[in-house]
Amino acid sequence: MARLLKKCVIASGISIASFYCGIYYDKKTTSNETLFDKFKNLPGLPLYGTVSAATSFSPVPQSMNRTSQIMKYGFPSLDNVKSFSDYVLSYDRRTRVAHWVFEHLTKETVKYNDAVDRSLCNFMPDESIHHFFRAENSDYLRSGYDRGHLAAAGNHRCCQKDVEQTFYLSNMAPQVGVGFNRDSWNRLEKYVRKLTKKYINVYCCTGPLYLPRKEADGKNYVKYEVPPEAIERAAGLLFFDNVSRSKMKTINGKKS
DNA sequence: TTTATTGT
Repeated sequence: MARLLKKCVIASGISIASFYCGIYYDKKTTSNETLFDKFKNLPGLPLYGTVSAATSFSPVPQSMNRTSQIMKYGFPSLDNVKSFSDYVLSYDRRTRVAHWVFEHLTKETVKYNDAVDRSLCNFMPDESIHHFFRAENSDYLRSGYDRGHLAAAGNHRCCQKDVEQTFYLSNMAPQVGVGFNRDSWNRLEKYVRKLTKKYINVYCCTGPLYLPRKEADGKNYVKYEVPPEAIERAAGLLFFDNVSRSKMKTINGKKS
Protein backbone atom coordinates (compact mmCIF):
# COMPACT_ATOMS: atom_id res chain seq x y z
CA MET A 1 0.00 0.00 0.00
CA ALA A 2 2.74 2.40 0.87
CA ARG A 3 4.28 2.38 -2.54
CA LEU A 4 0.96 2.51 -4.27
CA LEU A 5 -0.03 5.65 -2.48
CA LYS A 6 3.25 7.38 -2.89
CA LYS A 7 3.45 6.76 -6.59
CA CYS A 8 0.03 8.11 -7.09
CA VAL A 9 0.55 11.15 -4.96
CA ILE A 10 3.73 12.10 -6.72
CA ALA A 11 2.50 11.42 -10.17
CA SER A 12 -0.98 12.76 -10.09
CA GLY A 13 -1.64 14.64 -6.92
CA ILE A 14 -4.44 12.25 -6.21
CA SER A 15 -3.81 9.19 -4.19
CA ILE A 16 -6.13 6.31 -4.46
CA ALA A 17 -6.30 4.10 -1.46
CA SER A 18 -8.22 0.95 -1.34
CA PHE A 19 -9.21 1.24 2.22
CA TYR A 20 -9.93 -2.38 2.48
CA CYS A 21 -11.82 -2.10 5.65
CA GLY A 22 -12.46 -5.45 7.04
CA ILE A 23 -13.82 -8.85 6.87
CA TYR A 24 -16.84 -9.49 8.88
CA TYR A 25 -19.02 -12.48 9.16
CA ASP A 26 -22.00 -12.79 11.42
CA LYS A 27 -22.71 -16.40 12.17
CA LYS A 28 -26.28 -15.68 13.06
CA THR A 29 -28.84 -15.51 10.33
CA THR A 30 -29.74 -12.10 9.01
CA SER A 31 -31.87 -10.13 11.40
CA ASN A 32 -35.28 -9.18 10.16
CA GLU A 33 -34.47 -5.49 9.98
CA THR A 34 -31.26 -4.44 8.33
CA LEU A 35 -29.85 -0.95 8.27
CA PHE A 36 -31.02 -0.77 4.71
CA ASP A 37 -34.59 -1.34 5.86
CA LYS A 38 -34.29 1.66 8.10
CA PHE A 39 -33.11 3.85 5.25
CA LYS A 40 -35.22 2.61 2.41
CA ASN A 41 -38.29 4.69 3.24
CA LEU A 42 -36.47 7.91 3.91
CA PRO A 43 -37.32 10.54 1.31
CA GLY A 44 -34.64 11.87 -0.97
CA LEU A 45 -32.21 9.01 -0.69
CA PRO A 46 -31.68 7.83 -4.26
CA LEU A 47 -30.65 4.31 -3.52
CA TYR A 48 -31.97 3.03 -6.81
CA GLY A 49 -31.37 6.08 -8.89
CA THR A 50 -29.04 4.63 -11.43
CA VAL A 51 -30.24 1.56 -13.16
CA SER A 52 -32.59 -0.67 -11.35
CA ALA A 53 -35.45 1.77 -11.11
CA ALA A 54 -35.48 2.10 -14.87
CA THR A 55 -35.18 -1.57 -15.62
CA SER A 56 -37.48 -3.16 -13.10
CA PHE A 57 -41.25 -3.15 -13.21
CA SER A 58 -41.47 -4.92 -9.92
CA PRO A 59 -42.72 -2.84 -6.99
CA VAL A 60 -39.56 -3.91 -5.22
CA PRO A 61 -36.42 -3.36 -7.28
CA GLN A 62 -34.51 -6.54 -7.90
CA SER A 63 -31.31 -5.08 -6.55
CA MET A 64 -32.92 -4.44 -3.19
CA ASN A 65 -31.79 -7.61 -1.52
CA ARG A 66 -28.33 -7.35 -2.99
CA THR A 67 -28.01 -3.74 -1.85
CA SER A 68 -29.06 -4.65 1.67
CA GLN A 69 -26.49 -7.45 1.68
CA ILE A 70 -23.70 -5.19 0.48
CA MET A 71 -24.58 -2.45 2.95
CA LYS A 72 -25.51 -4.76 5.80
CA TYR A 73 -23.07 -3.17 8.23
CA GLY A 74 -23.74 0.43 7.40
CA PHE A 75 -23.03 3.27 5.00
CA PRO A 76 -19.70 5.12 5.33
CA SER A 77 -21.59 8.30 4.38
CA LEU A 78 -24.85 9.20 2.63
CA ASP A 79 -23.88 11.66 -0.09
CA ASN A 80 -25.43 10.81 -3.48
CA VAL A 81 -25.72 7.10 -2.85
CA LYS A 82 -26.32 5.02 -5.96
CA SER A 83 -27.05 1.33 -6.12
CA PHE A 84 -25.86 -0.87 -8.96
CA SER A 85 -26.51 -4.54 -9.53
CA ASP A 86 -23.52 -5.72 -7.51
CA TYR A 87 -21.98 -2.67 -5.85
CA VAL A 88 -23.02 0.56 -4.16
CA LEU A 89 -21.44 3.95 -4.67
CA SER A 90 -21.43 7.42 -3.11
CA TYR A 91 -20.65 10.14 -5.62
CA ASP A 92 -18.71 13.34 -5.04
CA ARG A 93 -20.01 15.98 -7.46
CA ARG A 94 -17.15 18.35 -6.82
CA THR A 95 -14.42 15.96 -7.91
CA ARG A 96 -16.53 13.82 -10.30
CA VAL A 97 -15.11 10.83 -8.49
CA ALA A 98 -16.85 8.62 -5.97
CA HIS A 99 -16.40 9.16 -2.25
CA TRP A 100 -16.51 5.40 -1.87
CA VAL A 101 -17.77 2.22 -3.45
CA PHE A 102 -18.84 -0.78 -1.43
CA GLU A 103 -18.71 -4.41 -2.52
CA HIS A 104 -19.61 -7.68 -0.89
CA LEU A 105 -17.47 -10.48 -2.25
CA THR A 106 -17.85 -14.20 -1.76
CA LYS A 107 -16.29 -17.18 -3.45
CA GLU A 108 -19.42 -17.44 -5.56
CA THR A 109 -19.71 -13.81 -6.62
CA VAL A 110 -16.08 -13.55 -7.75
CA LYS A 111 -16.19 -16.85 -9.59
CA TYR A 112 -14.74 -16.61 -13.07
CA ASN A 113 -17.30 -17.04 -15.83
CA ASP A 114 -15.96 -17.85 -19.28
CA ALA A 115 -19.09 -16.49 -20.89
CA VAL A 116 -18.43 -13.01 -19.58
CA ASP A 117 -16.35 -10.87 -21.96
CA ARG A 118 -14.73 -7.77 -20.57
CA SER A 119 -13.69 -6.59 -24.02
CA LEU A 120 -17.35 -6.02 -24.85
CA CYS A 121 -17.59 -3.39 -22.12
CA ASN A 122 -17.26 0.30 -22.80
CA PHE A 123 -16.41 3.06 -20.39
CA MET A 124 -19.55 5.14 -20.27
CA PRO A 125 -20.72 8.32 -18.58
CA ASP A 126 -23.25 7.78 -15.81
CA GLU A 127 -26.33 9.49 -17.23
CA SER A 128 -28.00 9.44 -13.85
CA ILE A 129 -25.65 12.20 -12.77
CA HIS A 130 -26.45 15.82 -13.72
CA HIS A 131 -24.29 16.93 -16.64
CA PHE A 132 -22.69 19.65 -14.54
CA PHE A 133 -21.10 16.98 -12.39
CA ARG A 134 -20.82 13.95 -14.63
CA ALA A 135 -17.41 12.57 -15.56
CA GLU A 136 -17.04 12.20 -19.33
CA ASN A 137 -14.61 10.18 -21.38
CA SER A 138 -13.20 13.48 -22.66
CA ASP A 139 -12.08 14.25 -19.10
CA TYR A 140 -9.70 11.31 -19.36
CA LEU A 141 -8.79 11.42 -23.05
CA ARG A 142 -5.06 12.06 -23.51
CA SER A 143 -4.91 13.05 -19.84
CA GLY A 144 -2.18 10.53 -19.24
CA TYR A 145 -4.32 8.81 -16.63
CA ASP A 146 -6.17 5.55 -16.78
CA ARG A 147 -9.84 5.29 -16.04
CA GLY A 148 -9.18 3.16 -13.01
CA HIS A 149 -11.98 1.04 -11.62
CA LEU A 150 -12.90 1.47 -7.96
CA ALA A 151 -15.21 -1.53 -7.86
CA ALA A 152 -12.98 -3.83 -9.90
CA ALA A 153 -14.30 -5.35 -13.11
CA GLY A 154 -12.66 -8.61 -12.10
CA ASN A 155 -14.81 -8.76 -8.97
CA HIS A 156 -18.01 -8.91 -11.01
CA ARG A 157 -17.47 -11.54 -13.64
CA CYS A 158 -20.41 -13.72 -12.75
CA CYS A 159 -22.55 -12.12 -15.42
CA GLN A 160 -22.18 -9.63 -18.25
CA LYS A 161 -24.58 -7.11 -16.75
CA ASP A 162 -22.63 -6.89 -13.53
CA VAL A 163 -19.27 -6.34 -15.17
CA GLU A 164 -20.75 -3.79 -17.57
CA GLN A 165 -22.06 -1.78 -14.65
CA THR A 166 -18.57 -1.38 -13.28
CA PHE A 167 -17.68 0.60 -16.43
CA TYR A 168 -19.65 3.71 -15.51
CA LEU A 169 -17.30 6.64 -15.17
CA SER A 170 -18.84 7.24 -11.75
CA ASN A 171 -16.90 4.11 -10.75
CA MET A 172 -13.58 5.49 -12.06
CA ALA A 173 -10.75 7.49 -10.63
CA PRO A 174 -7.81 8.90 -12.56
CA GLN A 175 -4.95 6.53 -11.92
CA VAL A 176 -1.41 6.32 -13.20
CA GLY A 177 -1.47 3.35 -15.55
CA VAL A 178 1.92 1.70 -15.80
CA GLY A 179 3.25 0.76 -12.41
CA PHE A 180 0.05 1.55 -10.58
CA ASN A 181 -3.38 0.75 -12.00
CA ARG A 182 -2.10 -1.96 -14.31
CA ASP A 183 0.41 -3.38 -11.89
CA SER A 184 0.38 -2.80 -8.14
CA TRP A 185 -3.28 -1.92 -7.95
CA ASN A 186 -4.16 -4.92 -10.07
CA ARG A 187 -2.22 -7.14 -7.69
CA LEU A 188 -4.11 -5.64 -4.79
CA GLU A 189 -7.41 -6.42 -6.50
CA LYS A 190 -6.35 -10.01 -7.04
CA TYR A 191 -5.35 -10.26 -3.41
CA VAL A 192 -8.77 -9.02 -2.29
CA ARG A 193 -10.49 -11.63 -4.47
CA LYS A 194 -8.23 -14.26 -3.04
CA LEU A 195 -9.44 -13.40 0.45
CA THR A 196 -12.74 -15.06 -0.44
CA LYS A 197 -10.93 -18.39 -0.29
CA LYS A 198 -10.18 -17.76 3.36
CA TYR A 199 -13.26 -15.83 4.47
CA ILE A 200 -16.89 -16.49 3.79
CA ASN A 201 -17.73 -12.81 3.38
CA VAL A 202 -15.42 -10.04 2.26
CA TYR A 203 -16.67 -6.45 2.45
CA CYS A 204 -14.51 -4.15 0.39
CA CYS A 205 -14.71 -0.37 0.46
CA THR A 206 -12.61 1.55 -2.06
CA GLY A 207 -12.12 5.22 -2.64
CA PRO A 208 -9.72 8.09 -3.20
CA LEU A 209 -7.77 9.92 -0.56
CA TYR A 210 -6.53 13.38 -1.40
CA LEU A 211 -3.16 13.56 0.24
CA PRO A 212 -0.80 14.73 1.62
CA ARG A 213 -2.59 16.10 4.62
CA LYS A 214 -1.52 18.98 6.84
CA GLU A 215 -1.13 17.96 10.44
CA ALA A 216 -1.01 19.92 13.68
CA ASP A 217 2.63 20.88 13.23
CA GLY A 218 1.79 22.58 9.95
CA LYS A 219 3.70 20.06 7.86
CA ASN A 220 2.28 17.92 5.10
CA TYR A 221 2.32 14.18 5.60
CA VAL A 222 1.48 11.02 3.77
CA LYS A 223 1.52 8.04 6.13
CA TYR A 224 0.87 4.46 5.18
CA GLU A 225 0.64 1.95 7.95
CA VAL A 226 -2.03 3.43 9.72
CA PRO A 227 -4.97 2.26 11.80
CA PRO A 228 -8.44 2.26 10.18
CA GLU A 229 -9.30 5.37 12.17
CA ALA A 230 -6.66 7.33 10.28
CA ILE A 231 -8.32 6.37 7.01
CA GLU A 232 -11.71 7.33 8.41
CA ARG A 233 -10.42 10.74 9.45
CA ALA A 234 -8.65 11.40 6.16
CA ALA A 235 -11.63 10.25 4.08
CA GLY A 236 -14.37 11.79 6.21
CA LEU A 237 -16.05 8.39 6.37
CA LEU A 238 -16.98 5.85 9.02
CA PHE A 239 -16.56 2.17 8.32
CA PHE A 240 -18.81 -0.37 10.03
CA ASP A 241 -19.87 2.29 12.45
CA ASN A 242 -22.61 0.14 13.95
CA VAL A 243 -20.36 -2.85 14.57
CA SER A 244 -18.37 -2.95 17.76
CA ARG A 245 -14.66 -3.02 17.11
CA SER A 246 -14.16 -6.03 19.34
CA LYS A 247 -16.84 -7.96 17.51
CA MET A 248 -15.33 -7.11 14.16
CA LYS A 249 -12.00 -8.52 15.23
CA THR A 250 -13.25 -11.73 16.76
CA ILE A 251 -16.21 -12.72 14.66
CA ASN A 252 -15.43 -13.42 11.07
CA GLY A 253 -16.02 -16.06 8.53
CA LYS A 254 -12.55 -17.48 8.45
CA LYS A 255 -12.77 -20.89 6.88
CA SER A 256 -11.16 -23.69 8.81
C1' DT B 1 -8.38 -16.59 -15.55
C1' DT B 2 -6.20 -8.54 -15.45
C1' DT B 3 -5.39 -3.89 -15.83
C1' DA B 4 -5.59 -0.41 -19.46
C1' DT B 5 -4.52 3.71 -23.97
C1' DT B 6 -4.32 5.36 -28.54
C1' DG B 7 -5.59 5.56 -33.15
C1' DT B 8 -8.32 3.71 -36.79
